[in-house]
Amino acid sequence: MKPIDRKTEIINVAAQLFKEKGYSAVTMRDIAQAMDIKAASLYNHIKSKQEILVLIVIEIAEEFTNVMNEIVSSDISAIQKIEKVIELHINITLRNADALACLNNDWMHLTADDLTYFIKMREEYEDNFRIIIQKGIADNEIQNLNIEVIIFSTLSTLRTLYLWYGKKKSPNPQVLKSNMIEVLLNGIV
Amino acid sequence: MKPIDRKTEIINVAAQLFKEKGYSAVTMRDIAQAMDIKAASLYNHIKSKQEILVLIVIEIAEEFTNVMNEIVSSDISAIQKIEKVIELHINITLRNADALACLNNDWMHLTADDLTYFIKMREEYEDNFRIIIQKGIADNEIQNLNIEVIIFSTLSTLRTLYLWYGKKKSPNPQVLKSNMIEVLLNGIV
DNA sequence: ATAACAAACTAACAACTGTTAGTTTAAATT
DNA sequence: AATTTAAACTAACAGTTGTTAGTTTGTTAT
Repeated sequence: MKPIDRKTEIINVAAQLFKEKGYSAVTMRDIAQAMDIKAASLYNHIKSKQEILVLIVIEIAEEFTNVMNEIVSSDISAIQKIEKVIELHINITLRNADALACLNNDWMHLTADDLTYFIKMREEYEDNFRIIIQKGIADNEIQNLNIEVIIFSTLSTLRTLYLWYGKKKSPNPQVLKSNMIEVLLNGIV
Repeated sequence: MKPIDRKTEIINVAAQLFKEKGYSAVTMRDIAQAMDIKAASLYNHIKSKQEILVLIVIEIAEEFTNVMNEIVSSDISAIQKIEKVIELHINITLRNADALACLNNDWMHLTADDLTYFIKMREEYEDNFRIIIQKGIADNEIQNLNIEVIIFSTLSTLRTLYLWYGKKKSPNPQVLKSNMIEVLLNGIV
């Protein structure tokens, strides 16, 4: 028995709606209706619509940042680091696809400090990934191709996993991980 | 000298704004302001906000559908077909990144028939891609991995190219094409 | 010169938006 | 039994939304 408190419930419901229609298209009345209460009642638990978005996006972003920092500074090969990154994305996708969709599609609706903070984290994340790839190329573990193409093609796949996982044809987590590592590292040929 | 008519101008401006903030967050007044006119004046050229979205999304979707149909029924190897698909995505991205962003993020705001039509085209597109991969696997051109993982990882990269192209570090089109083909087909290792 | 047209304008609308204030209800704590 | 608290409610607000109606302006075709 875990009595998730009301605030968490709101965040989960909101994340699901944001995933379907996007932050701007979802009204406080939509969120309330999905919980069978009135819009005004939401304000007993949260400060504003903005706050909901912040709570959804920033938490996930920080988790990515933290785990990536651990990976990049760990004492393993570049390939192994990339495998860890792939697993990181898959794990978060499996646990919280809605929030991930929100992070990907609605981050631009953050305001002021939150937006700045988010962008900083995202750049840091990409820089860390770049460092991993560069080291991998230097050590002859990774092909010497345009580094931005490598970063982009890998991250774009990992970042949009949420769009796709949960559909009927998607494989179980273990198959997903192993196949994804194989495809991203060794290609499809 | 090409005198693009006013309607086309509206569509282009709208697509750019939709890319930045999403369909729902962009108001008719935003679009008008970006053109230095009043919102009501837009209605001399377009029927509704919805129509703008439809014109942006459906045209691009039809182009993808048509070229994909040509590719899938052409008499070349699976690998060559995939290369053609990669080129298709890169070409459209280079020509009209804004509309592509709109197609990716705002298709769910299409209504009724347009939505149905769009979803049908998208499914058809993925089915065609699946056919190419399956034939490739049968002919031993492509690794026998989970087919959905292959489709997803390839398409997700191609579909989100618009997010990334145009940034400072991105390579020129020719390098992009060759490197993208290399990464998607043979991986990064 | 006159008529026709394209494309802008002002003014207004009804519906919807996020949010606030004040109130009620029922459960938990004293 | 009395009090506090959590969480819902009703009613309303000021601002924003897409859109319409009717009008004005400048250019093009007759």
